[in-house]
Amino acid sequence: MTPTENVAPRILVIEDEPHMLRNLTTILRIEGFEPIPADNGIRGVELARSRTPDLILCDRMMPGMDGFSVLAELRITASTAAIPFIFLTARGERDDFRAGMTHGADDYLTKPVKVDELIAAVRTRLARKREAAALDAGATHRPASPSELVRLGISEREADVLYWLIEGKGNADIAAILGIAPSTVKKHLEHIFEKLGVENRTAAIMTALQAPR
Amino acid sequence: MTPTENVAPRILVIEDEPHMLRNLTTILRIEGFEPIPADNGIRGVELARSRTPDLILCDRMMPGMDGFSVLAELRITASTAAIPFIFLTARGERDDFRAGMTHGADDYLTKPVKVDELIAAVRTRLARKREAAALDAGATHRPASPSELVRLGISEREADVLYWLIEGKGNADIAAILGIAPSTVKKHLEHIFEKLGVENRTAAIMTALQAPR
DNA sequence: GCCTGCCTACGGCAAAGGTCGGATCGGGTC
DNA sequence: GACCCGATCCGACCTTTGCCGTAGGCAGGC
Repeated sequence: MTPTENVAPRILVIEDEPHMLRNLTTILRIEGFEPIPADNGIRGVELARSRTPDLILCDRMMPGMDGFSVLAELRITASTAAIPFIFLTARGERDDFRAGMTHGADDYLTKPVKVDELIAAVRTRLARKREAAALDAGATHRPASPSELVRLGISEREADVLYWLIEGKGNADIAAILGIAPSTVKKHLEHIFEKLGVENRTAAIMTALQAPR
Repeated sequence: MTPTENVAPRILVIEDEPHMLRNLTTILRIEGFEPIPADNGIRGVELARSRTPDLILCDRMMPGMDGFSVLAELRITASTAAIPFIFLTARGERDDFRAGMTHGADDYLTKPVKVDELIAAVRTRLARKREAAALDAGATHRPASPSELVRLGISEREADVLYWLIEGKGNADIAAILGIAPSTVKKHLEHIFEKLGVENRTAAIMTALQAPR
């Protein structure tokens, strides 16, 4: 239904050992995923923020920034906090495993990892995430700022108006807030309605809330 | 902020061995959780549906319905699909662990389980879940049917009106859809506004969408 | 029985919403 | 420069909404 259903899930792979990193990316690509390689923790965090992958595979022991730090770092940023995170490590002791899970990882794979184990783990976590998203079939999102609304194909000023409209303000209130005449607000709304293809303010609100983020 | 923040998280414990079940519930209660005991899989699924716990601890090997079946059963129902699910089992082999995780469990504890391990695992999964919910600070929900809106404290007919209001209809449209006079629609809206404590239709929409489900 | 809450309906009026015409400004193109 | 186009702004006008009062029918609780 959505245009995104056929795109390959993007998997960020954070692994300092070059050979291992190549292997992982190759396997993932063959299995139909789009791997994003990162050869250290810092780079991994950067890529997680800039590319917002669908899942993260991360080595636990790395020079510089280790796996725990990467995980902790990603959890504090809203945009990356919900991404499934799988540890990949040579340490297979029970205590290591528990430490990984307790830090908030979603799975813990021990090297040497079998290909089908890896793929199954990735598929399961992706499915679990999608499942949670699918539960929100009627999910909508209240924008945190006007700029978030520009993606609807409206100008910045129009986004300002739409933002306050969603906050439940009347035209007079919006005019006062933005420091313009009420008639101007109406004109902006006129354009907004046209661009969104709706007839009135209530319909405009719903299309704005339901638009893909 | 919410009134629910101080209530003890409800933990459903599914375990066939009576001694073990008592131990677990005792530990959980001491740690400030509200345990819900179930001594077999079938009963566990029932309780999961009727009590909607915040987390589920489930033994893997049980007579009758085993842990995998319980998990699979819970995943198909929308209301229980997102509940964190932790396996608790005597089988600590690597393959068993992987099987559990691949089936979609969120963690896998092996007996004998240390108390602090158990508590840490439970706390982590609860935190992870809450985190995901908190991310949706701006999350709203578009109702699938008018009856979904009755929880706002409005009558059924008022819910009908509010439903179509959210669909972006004008008063005249709503009157036509419901087969009543436009003036009646206005009267219903009047009551709705009062009950929701809002001033206009746009604000009514937002409070309806943002109300806790 | 009586009272209360809900659903229905009408008319009127002020306020807000929505549509139109018209205007300026800046950036880009020919 | 002349031109077009989009964004922004404003005022005038008609339509819709919101808010009052009023009121009959109907179900359920005291």
